[in-house]
Amino acid sequence: MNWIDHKTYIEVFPPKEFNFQECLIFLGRSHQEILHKIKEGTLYKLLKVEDAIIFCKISYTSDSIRVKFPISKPSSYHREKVGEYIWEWFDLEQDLQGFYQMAESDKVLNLIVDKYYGLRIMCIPDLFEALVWAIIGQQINLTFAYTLKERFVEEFGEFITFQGENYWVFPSFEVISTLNVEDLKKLQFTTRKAEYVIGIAKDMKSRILTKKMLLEKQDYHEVKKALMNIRGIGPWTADYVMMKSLHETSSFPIADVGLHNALKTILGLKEKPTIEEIKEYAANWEGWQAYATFYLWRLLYDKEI
DNA sequence: ATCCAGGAACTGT
DNA sequence: ACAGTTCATGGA
Repeated sequence: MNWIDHKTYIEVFPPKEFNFQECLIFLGRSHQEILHKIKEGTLYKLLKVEDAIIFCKISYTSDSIRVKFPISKPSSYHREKVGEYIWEWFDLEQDLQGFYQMAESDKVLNLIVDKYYGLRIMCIPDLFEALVWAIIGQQINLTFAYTLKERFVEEFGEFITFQGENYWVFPSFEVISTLNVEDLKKLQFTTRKAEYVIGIAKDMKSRILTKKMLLEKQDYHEVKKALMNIRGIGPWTADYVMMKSLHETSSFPIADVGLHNALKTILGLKEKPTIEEIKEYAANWEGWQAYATFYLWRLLYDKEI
């Protein structure tokens, strides 16, 4: 992490290939998002670091991301943790030169990489949040997925109020592990999804599943296998979580409907491409499938904004 | 009303 | 290993 601690605020320095505004467009894709707010180019988010609740005001100035703390000043230890969160959230560890080099000569990606230059995968550093969000999103439209997430967070998460508005942190697996299926069905989770979410919360509480243990595995297939071993996690969810929480640039949620629609749009196809056709388009994406997917997703938000 | 949504588990072969 | 079925409900 490249950062400076100024005590009253922190400054995080992204690599050269970075465009804060592009990232904000992705973060602002849904008005139903409950885990952050964007106002006049500034991002507001509530973080929980161990037992400390930290409210952050995040903005970009010339060449750095500045994080201020409008409510209370965190300790030195907590400021560093906030910096690490920002570093992960914006996926700042990646060197994108390889991706852009590959994309330049790629039939599909060359159509969009210049347009979205500096966009990074907006990650979900909290593994539990990434897993739950993926499971919520399985087989339902995004609008309803956000509605379910909103109910879930407002029912089981913590919040603070700042200038008349509430800011939430995602519920912890400790809390969710104590629930029963009915508690989630009330929020209109299906029985299956309720079982999956609670099961994962229990696995994480008992440390059968940790982010650390997944990150320690070196091989992509080994991580994917470990994830798919968990009930509720199939190929799509495994790749989605590897992309959004584990910074695995080779992950490729190839069955993703959003990806299919994006390809259909950008290539002017009559029908959504088949998996086999996508594999052909992706022949040169090796090592960067996650970024290719994310850039194609970004295409879908141009219309709405 | 009809189709499908950022799938996965389960069942039968 | 693979195909078909079930789950289950809101949004466009």
